[in-house]
Amino acid sequence: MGRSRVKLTVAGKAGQADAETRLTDGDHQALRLWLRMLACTNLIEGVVRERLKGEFAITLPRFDLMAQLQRSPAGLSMGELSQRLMVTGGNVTGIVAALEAEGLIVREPDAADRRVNRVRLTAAGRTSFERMAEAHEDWIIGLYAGLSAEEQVDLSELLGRLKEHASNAHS
Amino acid sequence: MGRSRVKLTVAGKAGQADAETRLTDGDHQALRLWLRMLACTNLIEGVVRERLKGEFAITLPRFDLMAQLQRSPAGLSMGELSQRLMVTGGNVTGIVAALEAEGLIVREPDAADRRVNRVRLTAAGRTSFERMAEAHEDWIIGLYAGLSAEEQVDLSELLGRLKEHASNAHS
DNA sequence: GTACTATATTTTAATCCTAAAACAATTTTT
DNA sequence: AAAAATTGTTTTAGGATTAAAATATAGTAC
Repeated sequence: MGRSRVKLTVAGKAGQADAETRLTDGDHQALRLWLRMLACTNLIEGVVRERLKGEFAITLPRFDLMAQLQRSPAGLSMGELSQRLMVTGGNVTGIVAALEAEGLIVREPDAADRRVNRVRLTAAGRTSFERMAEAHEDWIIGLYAGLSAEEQVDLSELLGRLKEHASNAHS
Repeated sequence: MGRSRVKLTVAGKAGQADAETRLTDGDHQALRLWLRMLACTNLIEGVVRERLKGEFAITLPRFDLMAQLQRSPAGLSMGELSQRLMVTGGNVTGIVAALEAEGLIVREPDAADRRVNRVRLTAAGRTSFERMAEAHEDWIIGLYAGLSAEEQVDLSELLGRLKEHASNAHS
């Protein structure tokens, strides 16, 4: 019964077993599948984090925040960022402060509503993000290249149904 | 190019779009697939965290650590825990301290090697973990119940190939 | 047996994250 | 217009995480 669920730190550390490797015979199929799915996701996410850090000296949360700003050139309020990134406002405050300190974004008070802080990419931030986003997409394409286009469609459909059911089962 | 990758906080917050919802037409198939996979994993993990907290007042990392101890009744050293959970030693130190303060585990110096701290579940910890593990398995089974047994096998095989390729592509 | 090296653990500084409280400004109610 | 409710943001307290430095013990070389 007590199956563990385990998180990959930095993906692919040599010789380390991942969550899935550590299973017992009696485990239910769904539990095994869940651990495999978790191992996959953590592997890929770990690679992305590692490369973002190694090649661009940026963290994934900061990259994600910049991605939201890039597609909203007019800027976003703190609250809009919080919604789109699906994190709390306090979290956004911290990440925005860090990116602002690096000169990649600016935060300026909204003229119409003085409660609002409006955030947008600087020119430097936009340039920097474009390079990173291109590399990021290439990494993902490479990591998924083990599956054919058809297999990727199949996987996507299975995940779509899983997501559908799980989010209903949730509420 | 600049697609964001976004993290679900607590899964299923009403009316919030997940990572996948926020895509543009030009996005490459692999990137879409990756965001869908991430959304799925974060959804399920969020549900598990939420229920562990709500029903058992425990966090996922603490649950995972207890799971490792349960399958090693003789106890594990801090280093062994670090390897099996695939987290750093410093991280283990913190989680062990918290669980020890709750009386769920004990930490005692190893007789043979005084550098080593050996950790094991207390009787209370074992009892508590068994109840949680059973509920946890039921949750996972329920969350995956939207897929038939055959579909679960298909999904598992696709993920297996993905993992294989991605971990090779990594190194 | 002293000095070097290796191993196990903890500590420290930084980032990320949440929930809840505090604060500030706007909008609505009366 | 004053009071109340709502909204946007920051602050606070707590937890998880890493990398790197510090500690402590063990083992090895000489």
